[in-house]
Amino acid sequence: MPDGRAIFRARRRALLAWFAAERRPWPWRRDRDPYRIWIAEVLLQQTRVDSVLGHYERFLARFPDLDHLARAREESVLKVWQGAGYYGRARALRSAAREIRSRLGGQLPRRARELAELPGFGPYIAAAVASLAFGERVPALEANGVRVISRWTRFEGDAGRGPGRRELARRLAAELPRRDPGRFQEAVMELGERICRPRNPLCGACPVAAGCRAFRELAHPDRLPRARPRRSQPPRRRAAVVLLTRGDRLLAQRRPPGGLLGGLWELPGGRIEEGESPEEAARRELREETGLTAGRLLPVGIVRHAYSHLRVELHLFSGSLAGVPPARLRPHQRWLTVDELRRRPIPRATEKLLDLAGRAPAAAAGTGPRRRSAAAGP
DNA sequence: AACTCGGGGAG
DNA sequence: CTCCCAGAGTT
Repeated sequence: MPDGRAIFRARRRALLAWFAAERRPWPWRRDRDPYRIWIAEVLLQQTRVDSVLGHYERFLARFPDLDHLARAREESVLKVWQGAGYYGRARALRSAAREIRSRLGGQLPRRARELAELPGFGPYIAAAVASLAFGERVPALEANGVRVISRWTRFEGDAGRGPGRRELARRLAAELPRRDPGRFQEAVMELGERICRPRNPLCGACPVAAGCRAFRELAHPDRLPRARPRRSQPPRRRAAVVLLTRGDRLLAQRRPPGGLLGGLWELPGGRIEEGESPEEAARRELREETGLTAGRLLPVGIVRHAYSHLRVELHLFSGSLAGVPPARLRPHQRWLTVDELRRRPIPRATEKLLDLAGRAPAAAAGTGPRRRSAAAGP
């Protein structure tokens, strides 16, 4: 049974009045610059606002407009993206910027349908840019909207998958006002973030409670939307990593583009096989990945790092090259100083490994903080 | 339709 | 610990 027209007006009025008073001044709300909104939407993908703010300011400072982004090297985009995760987004962002500059005269398309043709623009971001920046009346459905609309309209289906998702998009579209639909959608998102939260929603403080079917009709409004099925247990992987030094440099390699942490730099290493010690794995991985052999390997420590779907335990060893230096490295490998490596895009786990090595200068000679006596000795 | 793809913060 | 986040691309 669809809601009547009056309920739409009531929700709209209550929500927009609340938003007018409570709207937070995020930097991407300073104006309606489509570029700034676009960058924010991409950074906010699967990421909370608080985590994005720093990355956003850094990105805008380095790439203030589309032209700067389109002219940048991929590696410098990745470097600015470092720590934000989902690094494929950074490559898609740059690709889209180049396409907009070369094919579209440097202006973002104004319609969601056209935006959706560009790399990195899925249904949500295309609709979000079209509606927030250009005022198109098209539903931009993301996690907050799924939750808010599920509760307002008491949607009991599977909100995560195709048919349920499409139904929610239709219901969101029905809520959109003719006047400034983008503002309304921002209000839905902010309500979902601050009031209509996944757990412990603040229904007592919700401006739309009177128009919310879950609140009026259910003992537990927070049971909607229906929880998706449990994800499988994350495997715990162990890996060995080698800090191989040669003079004041260490061996680093760039990961292949496209996959996990694509295009980022890291230390050589890999999985510890069944029945293998971490040190044996370190030696084997070093040989397989580089063709090089280390002398004695000293254990430096263990770094733990959690990804969304797996946790890893990284055993770090340090050692130096045995025998004569190789004539040449493989194309994706370099001898770099610690500072040089830190200037390239590296994953958080590699940052942790370098920090660990820096705190253990005895076991990792040449990688610790420079000591005055050694650096400026007689 | 199911998988992959990071990192961080709340509870 | 678990859950979840202004999702998109690939298979």
